[in-house]
This record gives sequence, structure tokens and C-alpha cells, in this order.
Amino acid sequence: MSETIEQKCIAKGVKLTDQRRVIAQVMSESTDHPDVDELYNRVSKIDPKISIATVYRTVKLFEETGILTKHEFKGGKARYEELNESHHDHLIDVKTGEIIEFVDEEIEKLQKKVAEKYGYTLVDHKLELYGVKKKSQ
Amino acid sequence: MSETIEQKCIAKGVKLTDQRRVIAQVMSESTDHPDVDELYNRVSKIDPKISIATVYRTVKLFEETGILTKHEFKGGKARYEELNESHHDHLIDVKTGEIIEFVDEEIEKLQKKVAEKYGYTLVDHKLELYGVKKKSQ
DNA sequence: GTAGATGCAAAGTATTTGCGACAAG
DNA sequence: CTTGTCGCAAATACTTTGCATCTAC
Repeated sequence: MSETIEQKCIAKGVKLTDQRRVIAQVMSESTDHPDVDELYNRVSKIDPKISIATVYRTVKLFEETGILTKHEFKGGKARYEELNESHHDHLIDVKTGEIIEFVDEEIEKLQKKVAEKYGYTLVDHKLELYGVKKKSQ
Repeated sequence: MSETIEQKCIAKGVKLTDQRRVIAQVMSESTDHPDVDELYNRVSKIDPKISIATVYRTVKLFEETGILTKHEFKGGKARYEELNESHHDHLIDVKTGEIIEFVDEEIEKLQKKVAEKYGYTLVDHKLELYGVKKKSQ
């Protein structure tokens, strides 16, 4: 098991407050990709005094620190996910909103190659697939 | 040369107003990916009476009709681009904001394959590469 | 002539921020 | 102690919408 968010904060010199600990805990326990509102709801159940401004401030801080990553899927609010060693992209079910995480090394390699081709070093990328479930035959 | 936006509107039964004609013209002439504000600025130079609400309404309509496509690049406003037969993705220079359009058939194929693997039919996708220019050696 | 489009300003969302009070290191 | 954080409410940024008027077909 890898570092917890708390450990990452310490490692990166981010001051740990009660609020941040709660937000960290909720994000760690989330297997989905909550938006700020949803995160705020979950956090509020643990400590109702935490304000949504703090949630916004914290996810932004965690994102800048490389603890969380932000997704802006089509036509929705920003959603967050814990960033860990294993990079993956997303396949989104356009009907249900279900999100499937996947990894495809070959696509990763090709992306790097495309960037090189134009004289760039790839520093980041975003790949989202939108699909509809096939009828099981 | 392919259909103009006006022709597409007629083909798709979209009523052509003066405002829409101006917006169509500006988008046709744009080689970049303007956001609504920028589009509104350009449109205003031709007809200053067109309101930004109309610009919003029109890009939305054009998007739904398959005339324009909307991009939500990292941390910015929505940007629009004319949709034509040739699909492409984007490589964004993180320093300058410059956007390079590229096509990579192999990546396209692999995306479809990934979707299939999870039992989905790919209906849409988003691929954005973010890079920094290499020093020319 | 009529359904749909426009302009305006007001209302919605999502997110950020100023400020005085408070807490972590 | 001192610097940075929090909660609150106000502010901002982007986008949508109600309504009366106007226009394309």
C-alpha cells in the first residue's frame, strides 16, 4: 500500500489542519470521482462545520501539490480523484455516467511520439472516451 | 472545398438569421479556437448590435447541430471550432497556449479497441496533449 | 401569419476572495 | 509568536433564461 494523503502532505510540507485531514480521508475512501459539491456533502457528514470554501481551497491546494487530480469531463463540474502511482485514463458511459478507468500503454507511447514529432516534450495529457454499452449478445 | 456553415444550416433546417450568418462567417474565417468572449468581440466588429446572449445561444445550437465543436481545455473557458470532415486532436503548448492540430490514425484505432474491450461502442472522445517546446538543437 | 430568434437585464452555477478570528508548527 | 487557515458572505466569471419585440420563411 502506498503513502496516505496525510503522509504526502507531510512530505510536501503542507500544513495539516483538521479540515484537510477530513477532506484527505474522504478522498482516500472514495472510489469514484466526486465533484466539489459531493465531496462537501461527504465531508459534512464527518464534520458539518467545514465550509465549502475550505473544500474548494483544499482541492485546489491538493491539486497543485500533486495529491489530487482534477477532471473536467464533458459538460459537468470539475471532479477530483486521488493521484497515485498508476496513471490511467477514463471511459465514460454517456447514458449512465459510469466511469471506467483503463490503462493502455500503447496509446501512452503513441502520445509521446506525436508530441515529439511536433518538437514537444509531453508534460501532461487528457484522454477521455465516451461510449454506449453494447447489448450483450 | 466543403460546405459552408450557411449551407450546413440550410441542409439541417436551421433558420438563418443575420446574426447567425455573421457568427457563421466569423467562425469560418477563424483558424484558431476562440472562446465565446473572443467570438463575441469579432462578431461585434461586424455587427455591434449582436448580443452576447445570441452568441451563446448560437454556438450551443451549432454545436447540437454538429456544425461546431466545443473544447474545454484545461482551466479555461469553452472554446469553439468548426467541425468538418477531418477529425483531429490537439497538442497544446503549456507555455504559450499555442494549439497544434494533429491526426493519428493509430491512436484512433486503439481508442476504439479499448472501448470494445470493455463492451462499449465509442461515440466520442477527447484527446489533448500538453507539452513544452524542445530547445532546437 | 406564426413559430422561432433576438436583446436586454436578471438569474443561475461554479468558483474565488477579503477579512477578522483562529490554530498549527 | 507568527504565518497560514478557516468560516462567512460578498464578489467574480461564465452561461442561461424570461419576456416583450421582431423577423425568417
